Order: sequence, then C-alpha cells, then structure tokens
Amino acid sequence: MGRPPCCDKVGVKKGPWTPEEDILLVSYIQDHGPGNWRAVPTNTGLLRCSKSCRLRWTNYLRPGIRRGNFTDHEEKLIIHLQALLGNRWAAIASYLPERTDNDIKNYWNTHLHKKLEANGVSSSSSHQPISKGQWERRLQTDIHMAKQALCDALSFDKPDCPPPELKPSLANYSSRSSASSTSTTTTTYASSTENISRLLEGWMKKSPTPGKGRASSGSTQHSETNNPGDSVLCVESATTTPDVSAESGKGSTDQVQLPMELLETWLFDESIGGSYGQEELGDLELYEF
DNA sequence: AAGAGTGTCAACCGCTATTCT
DNA sequence: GAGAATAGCGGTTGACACTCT
Repeated sequence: MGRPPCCDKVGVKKGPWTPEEDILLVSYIQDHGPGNWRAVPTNTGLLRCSKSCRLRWTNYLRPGIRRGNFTDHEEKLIIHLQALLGNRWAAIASYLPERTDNDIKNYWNTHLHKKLEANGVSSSSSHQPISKGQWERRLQTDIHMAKQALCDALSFDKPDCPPPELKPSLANYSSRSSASSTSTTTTTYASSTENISRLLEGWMKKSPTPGKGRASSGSTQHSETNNPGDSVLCVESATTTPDVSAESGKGSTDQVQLPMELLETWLFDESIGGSYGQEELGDLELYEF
C-alpha cells in the first residue's frame, strides 16, 4: 500500500500559468509555506498537478529569483561550473542562488554552449580531453583531499557562516522591491514577475526560510561550516557509486567543501579535464563565499 | 508588408531517489 | 520489507517573439 495519489490525472490543466493561478499558489504558500505539494492542488482549487505547482514556485514565484540579464561574472561562473560538474544544473544553480536551474540550463543551451563552440572551446558534456575513468579517479582523490580539508577546518573553532543562498548577495537582492527589475521586458505574463514579487513581499518578511527542496531550493546543498571570506566551493560527491561523472547526475550525494586552490587546479589543469585554459577564461574571478 | 527562418524560454516528460503506508 | 507515491532532476518540446529576406 502506498500513499494516495497527489492529484487527479483527469482534468489537470497544462500550459502557461495565469496571474490568477499564480496568486492562488502564492497565497497558499504564504499561509502554509512551500512543501507538501500534493496538498496544494486540492487546497487551492488549482487544476494543476502538484508537480506543476512545485515547478512554478521554484522556478518563477519563489522570492529572490532574478531573471534574465546574466552578468559577465555569472556567465563565467556557469561556464566554470559546467566544466566542473557537467550538466548538473541544480548543483550549478546552488552556487547562483538568485538563479534557477531551469534558467541556467536555458541560458547555457541558448547562449553559452553556442558561444563556446563558436570560440572553439569544448564543454565537458560534449568533449573530454581525458578518459572518463581518469577524470573520475582524479576526482575521487581530490574529493578525498577536500573532505580531509573540511575535517581539518571543522576542528577549528570557527563561527558558522550562512550557506551561499543566504549570503549578502541574495539578502541584498531579496530586499529589493522587484525581482525582475533587471530582466528584459516582454509581453508574456510568465516573464513579468514584478506583480508577483510585490505579492511576495509580505511573505518574505514573515517567512524564515522559503523552500526545502534539494538543489533547486538549495537548502540541503550546503554545509554551514564554511566561513565568510573562505575560498571554498561546495561540490557534491557521489557516495554510493564511483560514477561521479558529469553525465551521471544521479545517485545520492554528500557535500564536501572544495578549497578554492583545488578548484582552480581543476579548472585550469587541462590534464584532469579542465576544459578551459587560463587564457580562455580571461579575468574570471572565482566565486568566493 | 508578409512569409520564412531562427532564437528564446516556460513548461512538460520521463526518469531516479526518497519517503510513506 | 514491499510496493506505491512524491520530490526533484535533466532533457526536450512547443509556442511565441524577433530577425531576415
């Protein structure tokens, strides 16, 4: 015996969300908080399946989301992380807390991938300069080193620092009046989030931590042990399978803190699969938390 | 001005891991 | 423990907007 179905498959509406539907969803989440998605359609009267409600919330209605106008820094960070993690968009999105995995994925597919190919730079998903096995062995070793570094770091009595999604960049952003003030104006409703963000302001003030999902909401992605100013990146590592390659993207994961110098090694050392040489990456500043 | 071609992105689909009964 | 549903992820699609001819 399993759980009851989340929603009726019959009569489920598909296609673009209307403002009315968004308001219904936001109002409900304002009162109950995100999560328990199977209850959302029945409690709100929305003719949407729970999956669609969750997607709408995490990708468009959730507070603190910025849409469009990727900065140069974000662009380069995405390129770096894609080279490192492959098409693990949720993991990549966890390093850009204002962006959703779907947004990053779209941006990669429509802009960055073409741009890199035009420049003759290969991405890790399309071409790897070393064999997968080689890369994985090196990755395993480095993850081990990173874990060791983390253990060492934990042995110090350092104050906790917030996970990336709570870092000042997001906090500053979340306090802005409009989540889409920098986005390109379009005529489609879905891209016009200003009205929604206004709705959400009240909720943001009284809600402690929106979202409790995995990578897209980010709350389980990051250890709370890194400190402000520490040059580390958080990278998931597979614990149940050695297949931690970019292609896999599945399997249970745990979290290790990558020292920035190690990340730099990964990123710039072509012999271990760093797809981009220093000259290609230009003046990228590595993202520091 | 109109049709064709191309680009963008919101949403859906199918899958796996996790959770629940 | 088994089976079923949910949550979440990445890949893909299709509608719309924009550009070109």
